[in-house]
Amino acid sequence: MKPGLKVLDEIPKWNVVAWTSLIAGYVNNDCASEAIRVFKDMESLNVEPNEITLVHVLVACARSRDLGTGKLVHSRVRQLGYDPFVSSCNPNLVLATAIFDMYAKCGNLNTARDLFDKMPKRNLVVWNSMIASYNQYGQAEEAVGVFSDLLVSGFDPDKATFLSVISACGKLGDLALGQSFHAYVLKMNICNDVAVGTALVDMYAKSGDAESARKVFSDLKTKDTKAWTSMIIGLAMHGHGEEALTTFKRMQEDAAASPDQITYIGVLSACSHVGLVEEGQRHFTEMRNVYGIEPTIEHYGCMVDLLS
DNA sequence: TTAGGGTTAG
Repeated sequence: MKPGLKVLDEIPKWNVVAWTSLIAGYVNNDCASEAIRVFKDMESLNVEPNEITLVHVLVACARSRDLGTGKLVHSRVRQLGYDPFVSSCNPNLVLATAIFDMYAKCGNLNTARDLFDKMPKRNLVVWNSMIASYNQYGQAEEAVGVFSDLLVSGFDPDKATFLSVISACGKLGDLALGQSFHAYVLKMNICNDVAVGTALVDMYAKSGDAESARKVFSDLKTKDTKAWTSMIIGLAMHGHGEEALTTFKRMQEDAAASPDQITYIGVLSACSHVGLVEEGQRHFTEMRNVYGIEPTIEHYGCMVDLLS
């Protein structure tokens, strides 16, 4: 359905506000690629975007990880004289953040970092976005580095900050640093939060401390899909295949969480580690027939390992 | 009419 286009046919000439509202509507309804298409239509009809239009389109590019269009929009920003990164007494911070975040979300970290350093004013969300992007795109060390800069700058990290840096510790296998973050979130009293707990389980498992991973996991009052999955994968990754499978059985008995594609990567790899061919085949079938999860290339990879 | 942050796999 393209409700906007129907309206479009009926209105001979739209102004920039109308176009912008349509684009914003698509962005706010999770139709980022549709928003980008509308923006391109608008451009081809020579309606000049304003700063607000550009913000919405940049958000759309970030959400759909469309770096190519994002760069075009960025040059359009400069062309129209709106560049918030050139010295100006009153830079548009919303636009600056939208440009930065587009590069960060699309994984162009060098440009994102350059803009981050030039940002006219930084708040905690911008810091968190920089840290999260480094972590997500495999630069865990940089994520931790920006975290220390954040402390030096006098900001107070919050839950989102810790989710990223705890995850980064797991990727680095830095147990000591992970433990210090654990102490920090205990003091902040956000340890019972299921997301924080999940990040800790993952960190401890990846750092080789299975006992602490189990402890954090069992202390969690509510366990969602991601929490169960982290525990199962953490056990499977470190040679506790049997325990991973009994944990998966408990998960299936928990009405509050149901397995997803990622859970099954853990389950199937546990079966292959332990050499349980039939159980692996049974889980593969169950994944499709009971949970309606279509296998991905990773699932097939686990099955190949299992059968070879 | 204006944005933006998070954990699980690969």
